[in-house]
Amino acid sequence: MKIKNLKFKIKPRYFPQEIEPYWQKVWKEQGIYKFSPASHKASRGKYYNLVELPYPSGDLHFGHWFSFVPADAHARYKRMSGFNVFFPNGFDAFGLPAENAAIKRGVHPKDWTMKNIENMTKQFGTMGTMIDWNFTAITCLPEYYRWNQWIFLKMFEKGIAYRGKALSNWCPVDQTVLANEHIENGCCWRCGAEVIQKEVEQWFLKITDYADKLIWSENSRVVDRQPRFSNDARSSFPKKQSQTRSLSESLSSNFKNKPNKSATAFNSSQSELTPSDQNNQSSINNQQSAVDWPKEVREGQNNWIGRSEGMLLEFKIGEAKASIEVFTTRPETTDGATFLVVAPEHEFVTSLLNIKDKISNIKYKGILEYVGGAKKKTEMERKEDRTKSGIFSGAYVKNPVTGKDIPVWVSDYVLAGYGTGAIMAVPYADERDREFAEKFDLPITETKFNAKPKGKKRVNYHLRDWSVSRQRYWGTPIPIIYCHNCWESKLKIKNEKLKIEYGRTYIEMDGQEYAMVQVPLEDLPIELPYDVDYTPKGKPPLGTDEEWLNVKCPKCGGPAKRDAETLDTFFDSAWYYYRYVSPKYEKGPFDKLRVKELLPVDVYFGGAEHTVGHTLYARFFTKFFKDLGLVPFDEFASKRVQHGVILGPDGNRMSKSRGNVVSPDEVVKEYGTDASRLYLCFMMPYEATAPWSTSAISGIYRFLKRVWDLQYEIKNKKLNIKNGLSKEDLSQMHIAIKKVGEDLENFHFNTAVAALMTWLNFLSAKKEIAKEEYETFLKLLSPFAPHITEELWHSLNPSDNSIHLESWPKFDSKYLVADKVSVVVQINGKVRDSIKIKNQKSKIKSYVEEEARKSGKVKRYLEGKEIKKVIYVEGRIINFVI
RNA sequence: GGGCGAGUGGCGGAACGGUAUACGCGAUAGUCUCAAAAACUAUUGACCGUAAAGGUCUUGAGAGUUCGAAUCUCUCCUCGCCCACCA
Repeated sequence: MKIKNLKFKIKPRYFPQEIEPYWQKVWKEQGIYKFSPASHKASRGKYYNLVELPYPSGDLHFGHWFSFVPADAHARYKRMSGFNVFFPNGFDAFGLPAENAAIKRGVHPKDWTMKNIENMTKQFGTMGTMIDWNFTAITCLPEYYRWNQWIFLKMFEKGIAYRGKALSNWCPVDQTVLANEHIENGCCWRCGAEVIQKEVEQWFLKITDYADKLIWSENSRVVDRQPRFSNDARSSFPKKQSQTRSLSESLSSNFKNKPNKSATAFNSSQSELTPSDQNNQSSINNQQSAVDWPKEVREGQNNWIGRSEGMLLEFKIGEAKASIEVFTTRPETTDGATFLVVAPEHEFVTSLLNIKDKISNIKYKGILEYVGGAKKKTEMERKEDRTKSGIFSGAYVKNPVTGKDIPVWVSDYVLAGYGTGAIMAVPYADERDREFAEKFDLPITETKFNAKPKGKKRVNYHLRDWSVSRQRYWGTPIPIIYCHNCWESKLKIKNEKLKIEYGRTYIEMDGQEYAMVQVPLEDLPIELPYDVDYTPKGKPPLGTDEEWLNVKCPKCGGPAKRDAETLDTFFDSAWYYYRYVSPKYEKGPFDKLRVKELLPVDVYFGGAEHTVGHTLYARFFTKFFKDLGLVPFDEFASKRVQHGVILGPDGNRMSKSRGNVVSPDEVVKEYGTDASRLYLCFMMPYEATAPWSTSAISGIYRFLKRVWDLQYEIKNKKLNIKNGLSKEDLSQMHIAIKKVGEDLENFHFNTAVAALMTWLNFLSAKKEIAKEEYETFLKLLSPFAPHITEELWHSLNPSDNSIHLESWPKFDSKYLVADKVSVVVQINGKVRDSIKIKNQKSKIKSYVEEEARKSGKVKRYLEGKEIKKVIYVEGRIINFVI
């Protein structure tokens, strides 16, 4: 494709503000970044380059630039290397900020969001990326969330989506659940009432069903994110035992924590993943077997899932038939259990308070007070308060091993949501239990670690089921209808057994019984009504819209009610990268064939904050889709790359309240897009966190000006464009080609730019420069600075294609070696001299040794000394041990 | 408390068993200029040598392995991120 309408008048001064918008417009008109799914058959294969989709907060900030720009440079490099690169983007458009803004400023969440999307899309334009916006997803549009609802119904059918109860932040005055960010100092942000923890019924996704599948096994491919040292032992599995044990470990684990025998199970087979030179890159693409996620993510997720195997033990209450069930990972210590501790929310405590006449009044008050206090504690307060607190319940249970009666205590150091909400305390063996025992003067008896109590084996997870319903307006409506008539007519009788049997599709609300009826797939989407009072009113906003709420039951036609809650936005973002491949697809959430063609994602860029949130949910959805037969692979992304953070110039996180926000718009206005892009790539390693530096970007700007001036001089014949290249010229060029390419391949953007600077320093110092050098330089720079390179490319070759359609230059190893190598001479490991040796002769140790001995400095050190040993590393170093 | 990671010039960082401080910023001196900015040139880890030559030290602290360690091992210190009473 030829680019027409070229103006190639050479301007003496680099003026990015003029050329950048020009080329952005030309690229758009010419469609040079259009992705065609079919064309990868002719190329080296597809390459799905994905960046976490942004939330449309209003303005693009440097956080966005830092996620997208290096990712774009990588994508451009991949494209020039012959891959059919798919680089889409969209917006994660539902969520609380829109509602907050709406309440604060009186703008409708939808209008606010869509306006932000429009603005940010424009701002994306100035970033100069190769994103193809024909493939996109905006999650707040019915054409997208329709498929959220579809997926939700599939999950409901499979029993993955269910109604359950969990503790939530509750405002007793507003009668509503509160988000953490809506709690200020333990009080509701609107009415100021004290927030309590309350059991609230809500929708859950049974992610725990997939817990085992989500654990990264030791057998999964483990590669350092940036495999610089392919045969280095450091990239093998960690020797220290992490908190979460792997499956095999857990099976064989015992209380004494045997050393992990499988620690050395693998550490080889990495060479093929070492980034590739130009000839073997394609082999790792599109193969599910090569899953390469950073260690910190894999271990973070495994710890979060927290699989532990143990036992359920029953402790009988006195002589009664009732008992308290505890979960323990160390049943062999049961002989040392001297008391039980239950969570304040435990049903034993609740029932205790219901039969208050059986215990003394004072005691009852104390327990009631303690439980009430615990419920008031927000998560933050519990974190701050590290001293153990608790109260004796007045009850005793029988230790099943010793037969002794032991007291039952209530304490909030036991969590209601984990295990059974009750533990047996073994103060002899457990530090927390000992601390508690010492504080309340409870007995500590030795355990022999060989008790064998009777109980059921049980696997427990730290991971909880995912609560997905929200009492908010700006989200996906849940496609369930509650019908009283269906329940009555279907079952005719009220029968407790049936209720249990049909529990999954039966619900009680406000004293009424309902059947849960799915919205038929053909009725989707259930559109979010526009005119709704979304200010907090004691119930979910959609619950106030009677017209929308009351519907005919799709089953019986009788009066029924919609579910008034909306889905967590993490639901939206758990599968958007599937929608990207076929955004207009009508027959399902995505085109299965297209997905098979383009997924898994080859590289997924994003922030470290999503280690145990978003990326885990996305993996969960993928495994669910696989079970539905929608996708043929287990992992949605073959590689994950996490970036760091750009801080404000003062070293703090950029925030409006600190007044340290650097705006991309202004930096672009002053230095241009290319300088901003290059700066972000250059200033620090991609995964690092470092402050913005205004003076450093002016240095980058200087670099681009020098690139520009090189051209100016060529055109004015100040420099001759010669044809022949010296060996040194060739060597410098091929070193740069190799270094920049490998660094782009491995996400070492900063050193790639440094290599370009080094080569420019070399080129600038020369009297003459070759056209080949100049063109190669522009190509190597083009992924970072697409505008200036395009402009200069066309001023040199006015009728040519876009530089971005050129191929990546190839290096030839034969140019990488210089004529002479310098060999460092060491005496006992200390550098004393450096000698030049002809390349061919550097292979001969005796020759190098002889040359080294000739050096005056070396002579002085060797005089009168006995040489024990001479170590020679070819072409690098010679060490005399004396 | 747990997990993960990081400590290298004045600053961002490079090197990841083989010449530590690449590249950039900043700083100093010079050229140009009425002057400034910009640009260009030179110097720039510390110390001794007031110049040159030369030497000594230096990658958070200490030990170890090695002919050779910023890099590998151990102990300790500091900082960052994530999670947090997980039985």
